Amino acid sequence: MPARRPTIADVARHAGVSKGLVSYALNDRPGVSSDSRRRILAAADDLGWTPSLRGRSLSTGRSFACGLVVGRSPDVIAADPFFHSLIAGLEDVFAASGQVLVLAVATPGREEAETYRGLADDRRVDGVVITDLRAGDERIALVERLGLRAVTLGRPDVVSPFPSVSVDDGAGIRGAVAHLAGLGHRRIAHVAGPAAMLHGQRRADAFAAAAEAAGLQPVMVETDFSAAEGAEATRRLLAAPDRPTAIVYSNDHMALAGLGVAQRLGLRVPEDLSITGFDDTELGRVIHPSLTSVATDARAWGSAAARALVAALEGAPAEHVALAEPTLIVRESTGPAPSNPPRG
Amino acid sequence: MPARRPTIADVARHAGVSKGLVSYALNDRPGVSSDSRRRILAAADDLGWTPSLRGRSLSTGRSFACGLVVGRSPDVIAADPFFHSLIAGLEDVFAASGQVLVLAVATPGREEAETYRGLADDRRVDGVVITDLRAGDERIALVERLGLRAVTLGRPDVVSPFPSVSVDDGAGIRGAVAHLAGLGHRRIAHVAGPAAMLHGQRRADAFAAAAEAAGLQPVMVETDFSAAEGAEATRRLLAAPDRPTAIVYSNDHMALAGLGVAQRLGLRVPEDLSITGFDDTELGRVIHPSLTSVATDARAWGSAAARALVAALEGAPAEHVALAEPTLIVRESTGPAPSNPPRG
DNA sequence: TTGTACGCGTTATCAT
DNA sequence: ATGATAACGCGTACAA
Repeated sequence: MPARRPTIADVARHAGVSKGLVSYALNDRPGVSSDSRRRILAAADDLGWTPSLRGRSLSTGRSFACGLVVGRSPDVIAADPFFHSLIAGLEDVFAASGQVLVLAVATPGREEAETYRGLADDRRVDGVVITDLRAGDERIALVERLGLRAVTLGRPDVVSPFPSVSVDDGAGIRGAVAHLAGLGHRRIAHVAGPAAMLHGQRRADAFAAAAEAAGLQPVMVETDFSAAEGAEATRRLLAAPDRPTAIVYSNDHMALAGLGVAQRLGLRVPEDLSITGFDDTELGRVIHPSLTSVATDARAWGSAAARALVAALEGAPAEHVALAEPTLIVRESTGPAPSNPPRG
Repeated sequence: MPARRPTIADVARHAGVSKGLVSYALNDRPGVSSDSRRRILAAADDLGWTPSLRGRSLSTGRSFACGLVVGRSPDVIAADPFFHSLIAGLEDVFAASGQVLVLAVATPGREEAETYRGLADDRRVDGVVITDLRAGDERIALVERLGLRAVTLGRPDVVSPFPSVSVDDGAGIRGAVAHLAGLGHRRIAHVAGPAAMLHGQRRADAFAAAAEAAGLQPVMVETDFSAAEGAEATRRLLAAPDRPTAIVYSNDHMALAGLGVAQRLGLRVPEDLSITGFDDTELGRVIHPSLTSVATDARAWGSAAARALVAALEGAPAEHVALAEPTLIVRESTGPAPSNPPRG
């Protein structure tokens, strides 16, 4: 007799009850006498029974999986350490609740919407994690239409039936501006992410507000978050006659790229130019000069998002969760404003 | 009447045949008259029938998913752009073949073996992609024991029943050494990955062989592939009395960290020290000086691996696939050996 | 070709 | 209030 995996029928036989009753007992539902319940649980334990995913999946229509669709172009995400930490955080929680994380990558050949549809088609996933929210993000309506549950990373700017988990990255930017202003910088520029992406825009807004509050003229350049565009933006900023003495970047990779550009132009960091990053990556800590950066806890963000999604799958009402504010880690790339700033 | 999704029974009724015959017809199997087959296909088409994943899953025991277990410590992988490209490559192929990619992260709290077991338990996946092969890698036997199919990235040093897809990264290292030797460097060091990881060791072996072939004394320092250890290794190398004039790093992140260390010591790159990386990351292209690096096509690697795994799932015999050799991209971080090398 | 058992848990219906 | 029975979901595979 091959060691066949015990089914619910085996448990029923073993406990001398019917299949249906076993199901009720195991799901803690009323209508089972405490005596039978005890016998059933003992039998299940005896046989080492665990529910069959396939069986449950077939009868409940659930897949016990959640999805993450990565929509940024591969080149940009490839460089972004944020995702790995996020995924680790998601997985921590999913694994603990018997879910599995399905990763899908939208490509030029298979657009984002189609990717979501693919996951929804056969109910490959019960819910999805929506990241990199955009202005008027159509994915929220799409996912709702597809009948999936979801959680958004960050608060959408459209009506959403889904819970959201957000980090006030504006606080991080404000911290960076305050730090630089405190060092005497008067011309501070911002290399921003895409305005179409909410967190890119939010950081830019925070920058503008903080700069104005400090009585400064905010200068901003928009990019796609890539190192290449970060470098290009830096080139433009530093070519201006009254170039900035400090640049606040919307992520570490652009800051590192900007550092390269500054060095190429013969500028010393931080003596001639101060720069700050965002994400506090390992690389920023080891380069020279080490990078002053805003530290966010992507892993905690992922865990919180996964928890919210799992709760939503179990019928919890959609709520908004705000996580701890990110903090500025001051390192070597920021210093006092040059006493003799470039003409201006 | 709610628009219930058509089942195979509906198709059978519609075509006036039995359920079983429909299954045969739809799977292109013998024993179906061409007349019935035509009627059945027409009926299926009529009703817009598509097979139910859950039904198939239940009856075949397959899950139509493949897994990738990421086992490196989060901090190290977080910085590694290789994974994103790899995943994109895997996903390209999986999506096209109706599979889904399940990502699992091994953590201190849930070890690697346990993670594989978790995926195998309920047959959450049909196969796995094994990366970062180690010397005498026990995962191969484990996965086989768990009854999963697999593909390995790189050729294992133990007997394996699984197909493998490899890139000759040794060729990339040889190219770097040849490039540096051609520039007159005689003291070339290697900052290697972990000896316990096959690709780390393979690159180190290639370095040693290439150095000896060029009549040089190979100097090597082992690391865990992290930027932090890359920086530390560089510090040690540059503190030696007869410090190297060139360093070949086993990945870009360590090279960037090493660049930071060199700059911190007041060494100019490449005038005083040449460095090469591995992976050809975006960041390496935009920093100053831009990084000479070995370019591998992680995405192509992923696609090839996924193809091999899907083939294995369909019963194809395990074969070994070797991909195109990586190439050295020469940029600014390498230059002629200093005419007046540090005393030695 | 057909009919039917199978895989497996859930749930509605019915009987006690 | 308890418990049994059977239908359901869906494709596969084998005996008839």
